[in-house]
Amino acid sequence: MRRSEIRNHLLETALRLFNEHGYHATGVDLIIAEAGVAKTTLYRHFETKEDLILAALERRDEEDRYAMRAFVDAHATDPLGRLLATFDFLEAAVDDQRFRGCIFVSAAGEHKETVDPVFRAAVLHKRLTLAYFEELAYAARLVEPKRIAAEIHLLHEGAMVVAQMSRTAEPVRQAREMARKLLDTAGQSSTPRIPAQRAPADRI
Amino acid sequence: MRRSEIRNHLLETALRLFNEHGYHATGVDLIIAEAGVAKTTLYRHFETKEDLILAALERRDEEDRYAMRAFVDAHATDPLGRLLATFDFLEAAVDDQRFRGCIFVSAAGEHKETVDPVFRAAVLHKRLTLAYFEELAYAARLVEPKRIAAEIHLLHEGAMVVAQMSRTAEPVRQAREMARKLLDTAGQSSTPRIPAQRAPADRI
DNA sequence: GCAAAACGATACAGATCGGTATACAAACCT
DNA sequence: AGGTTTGTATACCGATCTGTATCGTTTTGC
Repeated sequence: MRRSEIRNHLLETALRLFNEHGYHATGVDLIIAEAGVAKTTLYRHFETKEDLILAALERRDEEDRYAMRAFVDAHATDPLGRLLATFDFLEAAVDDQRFRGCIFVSAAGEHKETVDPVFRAAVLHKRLTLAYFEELAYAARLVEPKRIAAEIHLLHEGAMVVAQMSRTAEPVRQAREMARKLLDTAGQSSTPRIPAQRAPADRI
Repeated sequence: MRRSEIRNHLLETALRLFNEHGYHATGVDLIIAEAGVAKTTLYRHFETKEDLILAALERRDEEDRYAMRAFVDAHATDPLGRLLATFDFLEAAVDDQRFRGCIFVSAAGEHKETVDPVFRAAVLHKRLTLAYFEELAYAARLVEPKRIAAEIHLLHEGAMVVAQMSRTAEPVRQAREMARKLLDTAGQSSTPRIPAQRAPADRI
């Protein structure tokens, strides 16, 4: 295994174990055993366990938001449909048998001090996710994009927590339906209408 | 301190520390130090730390649901207003400076196995809370009480998680507004109309 | 091809974990 | 009043925690 591969492998192993057992309950001895790596090696790549946690969360944050973007782009073209497609992405994640709740919410739950770097990393992920929803809401020309995005975000979080307990994807489908109704009654700025422009735009 | 007082004191101390630092991060040595009690005493009241956690969650579950009922009864008379008042109760809880997220969600986040007694205790609390929402939805004669109750529940969970990260009560107010709109468009069975009966009922 | 860096294996440090043992004082019940 | 229970205090158990030190081997970069 090359050096860069080891780092990747350690991050992936740690993320899997953090997701399975939580952060405090996952010792570095377990991580190195599962990764098949010496303890010295782990501590050459990461100064402390907290650094490993932070790097793992950062990695997961990027992966997760990139994957959501890719999924949404592949499953919907119009901005409103894209906002709804985020729930389909979430449903797929929840349907995965490895789903055990949002690792960022769990991280914040185990590191509750607002100055704790782990807590801050979790908050950052949520802020960036919210920013993506705002981006979609702006693109949909909603009259209150920030408010709608915050509502979508709240529905995502609620669906994830309820799904964490029920271990079914039903809450996600319900949240999607709530979002659909919400978007139905949300006002759209009428300047250049999307449907009126779609035909020529599709040809470009 | 009498025997029953010690048990209460231990449960309250443990709940405070679990809320502040989480479950794994709170050792029994810290609990007994903060409670001002010998270790032998703790283990005479609770067989294991897990038993203490379970007893603490059970205690908090009952307190919490009782307090919500009392608050709701005191702040609203009509069933629809009661469903909304649950958010006012939540807002007060979140506004408390000690709020660090839902302790049941954190408990489930640290004990992820569905067979883990702690996980099951967390799930039970959520199920009982949902049952209360259903009770209110039935009383409001909504045409789909279970669906509405589940939606209210999802909004509660979402608001709590977002508030856990933002450390403000704004998400709760937003969730309340979402619930208000949701109830506005929700159908009510028209048999004995509440407004038609309210005047005489108020005099009794 | 050779020095430097990174690796694995192991042993260990010092602290903390949940839980027990022991001995003795205080409070309770009949 | 006296025996049982429940409390405090303290020392201890073995296991586990994060992190380091040592040392020989393998890989890497120039």
